[in-house]
Amino acid sequence: MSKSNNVYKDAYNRCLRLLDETRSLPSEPELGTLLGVSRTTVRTILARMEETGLIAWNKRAKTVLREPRPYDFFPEEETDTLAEIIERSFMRRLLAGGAEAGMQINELELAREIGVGTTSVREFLIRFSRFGLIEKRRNSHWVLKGFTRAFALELTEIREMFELRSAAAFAALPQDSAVWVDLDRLEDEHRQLASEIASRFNEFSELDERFHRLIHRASHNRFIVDFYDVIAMIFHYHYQWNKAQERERNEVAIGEHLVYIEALKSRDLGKVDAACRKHLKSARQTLLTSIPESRSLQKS
Amino acid sequence: MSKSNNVYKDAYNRCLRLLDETRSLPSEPELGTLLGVSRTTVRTILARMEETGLIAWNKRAKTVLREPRPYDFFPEEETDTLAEIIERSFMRRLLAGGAEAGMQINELELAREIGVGTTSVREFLIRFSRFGLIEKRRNSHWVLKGFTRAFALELTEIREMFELRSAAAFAALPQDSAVWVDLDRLEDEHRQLASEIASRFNEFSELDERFHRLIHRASHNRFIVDFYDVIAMIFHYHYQWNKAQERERNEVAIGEHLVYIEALKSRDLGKVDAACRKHLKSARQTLLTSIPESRSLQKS
DNA sequence: AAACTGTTTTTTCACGATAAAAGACATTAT
DNA sequence: ATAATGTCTTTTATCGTGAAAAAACAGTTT
Repeated sequence: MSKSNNVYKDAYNRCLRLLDETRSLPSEPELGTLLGVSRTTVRTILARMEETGLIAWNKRAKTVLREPRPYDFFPEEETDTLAEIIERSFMRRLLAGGAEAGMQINELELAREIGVGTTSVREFLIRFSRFGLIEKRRNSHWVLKGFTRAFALELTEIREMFELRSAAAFAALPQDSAVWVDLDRLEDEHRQLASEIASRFNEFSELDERFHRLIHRASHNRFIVDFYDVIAMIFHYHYQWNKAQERERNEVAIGEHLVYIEALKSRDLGKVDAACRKHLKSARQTLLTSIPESRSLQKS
Repeated sequence: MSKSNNVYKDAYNRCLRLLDETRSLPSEPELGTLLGVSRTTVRTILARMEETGLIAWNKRAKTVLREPRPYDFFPEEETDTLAEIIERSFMRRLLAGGAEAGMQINELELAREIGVGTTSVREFLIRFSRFGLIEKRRNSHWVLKGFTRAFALELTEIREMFELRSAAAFAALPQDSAVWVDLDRLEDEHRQLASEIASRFNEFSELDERFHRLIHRASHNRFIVDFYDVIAMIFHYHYQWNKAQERERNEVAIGEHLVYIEALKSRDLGKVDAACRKHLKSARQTLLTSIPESRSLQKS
């Protein structure tokens, strides 16, 4: 089967949304940068749009003929990358029943179960290993280390170390730095979300990530910035499996973020340190309470 | 060609060294754990040893018939894993001429040049990416970020953060912890090496790694422990390309280590902090001076 | 019965092959 | 002359395949 054309399908869907807004499409290279794909893919998209009567395409002229209908779109699930598919399957197994610490991970079995080649699974596991949840035995299987309390504590220890340092660096940034504008915008978004918390509380997770990444970037240290990938990944799945008091938790977190933002804007290192510590402490608490003392799940 | 039998060859060579010491070999499972390979490999080894007249093998009886000669050994280069081969080639290119920051890395070209399959190169690059020296463009090539001053500074910043914390944790360990014995042994090795520094200065690098890893382990944090892989890797190659004043540098470092060890044994946190800071500062200095202001090397 | 040896099955590792996607080059239009 | 389109080449992503190595199972020996 070799390679799926999800890049094309995903770009096609995004391109359909563009059709709503204009009478005619821009040049091929421009479309390419807009969609983040190569011209080759752009031309494949245009070819199909012409075929399905969405546009008339003649050299530079790409006039929109009709509005895209729901059935024009490729199904969502066909736009995922293999890596995403594997990650989801793997995390589902991990969280939804099959994750005794010390358990062996079998590449072949995983590959068969997900319906992909072993190479992709291997590559996924190698990439995934930096999250500290699995470990390779040379010439042999992977071992699951488990989503344990110890893991959460080790993770948050580093997080706190890194974020305190980043926050201090952030507060020390010159007034004309672009980050202050970004921070103001984020503050607005926080207030907006706070005011509509009842209906939009599930949007917090994404805002949370943007906020913390902005702060970490101030460290100007690739290892700190990259480490946020680990945190983001854990919290992403954490949010998915632990919906208890989601609204309340997020409401509290928004409040903490706003205090944190005020502290940063004040550029008072003492205040920054206190606000950061307070927020991270409650974030850690949330994570910890969601991990049962002995998270033992039967093998699937 | 599929898979090379380097595991077998390497284990065979190590097994040959065992032959010198005994009249007869232990059981197959025992040999397996001793050599760190499966029984399947052990039996392949034994079969060949019987064939070449090194041993007589009948069920449990494995009597040594003669001493191994140099020609009995497999050539060193045949015992390396593919990953090691790729890493060496890659690092050689990086350090010995071909590492402009921003340069593209071509999987296919690398694979052809090294004479291996693309899969192995891909997997290597994925593993290598956590060192922060390369970065992947989605659906496209890797980009070299370069062995720059900025890299060294970011690396040492984290190192210092982590090691100060680990050292403090180390000093706080109970007196009956096994680490104190390990530390005493390392101290002896340091004194030994110091006294024979003129002839053995090049053995320091390995001792250095063992010492720092022992300290980092006291953190009981997998992210800290794992991060030492990045440091070890960088310093490993750093030692290879920068031989200037190697002896002097190592002599100084040994002295600093001994002070550091004394501080740890005193369990005086202030002393530990000072000794650790001092040593890390000079380590950073050494690394920095070895990186030219603009390390630009022509493509090979 | 515990530990070993002999045999068979399964898994990992690495390759070449192929379609998707990117990129390079040549040509044409503004 | 610049920037587009049309065409061709190269590279990446993924699979199936087969040998090396591990692991499981069965039969022996002490």
